Amino acid sequence: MAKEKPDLVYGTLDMLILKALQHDPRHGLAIADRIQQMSKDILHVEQGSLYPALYRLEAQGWIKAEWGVSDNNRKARYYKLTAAGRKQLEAEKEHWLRITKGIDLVLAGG
Amino acid sequence: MAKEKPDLVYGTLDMLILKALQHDPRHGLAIADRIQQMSKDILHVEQGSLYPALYRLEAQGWIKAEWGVSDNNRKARYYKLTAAGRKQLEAEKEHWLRITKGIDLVLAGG
DNA sequence: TCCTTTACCAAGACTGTCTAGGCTTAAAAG
DNA sequence: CTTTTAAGCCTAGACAGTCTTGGTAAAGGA
Repeated sequence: MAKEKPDLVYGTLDMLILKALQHDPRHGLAIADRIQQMSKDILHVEQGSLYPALYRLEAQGWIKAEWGVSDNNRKARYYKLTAAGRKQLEAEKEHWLRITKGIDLVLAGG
Repeated sequence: MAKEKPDLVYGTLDMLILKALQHDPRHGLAIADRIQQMSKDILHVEQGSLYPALYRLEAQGWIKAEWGVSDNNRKARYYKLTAAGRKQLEAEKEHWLRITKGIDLVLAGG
């Protein structure tokens, strides 16, 4: 069997996470769920991708974490977007739109 | 200085190369030039990305190579799309459209 | 002759994702 | 009450694709 392509485009996860946190803080698994749900089940985020990404973002100062309690009464780490994170989200969106435009131009090319 | 994002989306180069070869055979550098030109200078392909990608594609049987002479009278390796390569191009396009649709849904999400 | 340009090639670093595990604790099942 | 399942976090290592940096060979012009 040929290997399946991933359910994610390499390099977009950070942007997706920032977007998922745009309005409300969420904990890790809830972020993954939200991305999956917003994408109508097209995208799927593995935990082994999610947590490293969250550390990256926190280390960059784009999100801030604090411990809380989930809806299911479990200990959970809630992340929220910082001001810098909002700027970053905009920058990543711009970059994404630009590059995908380039790719679409090639694909549309005669 | 913050590091710049690449001029390419990880994992799309194979598709772009196949697309660049859709009509005529071309040699390596000409493929890179064509991608850059088709994308109106948005995308840029480094040689260190290009050649490994060409070997991958050839090893998969999606392109076939033979030696020839370029417009500038230099020895050059010309690549052309195989039938399998055409199928692959379609598959990669489908996958790309699907995943980018997912991402766009997330980005558009309220 | 020397320099620039074209064209191909390779080694290694780097980055981000995935696989495959493991830990803790709350709730549900028995 | 004991066991099992599920929620939630976390890590190590493998892996793939791109980039950086270096190189070679040969054509053509100065």
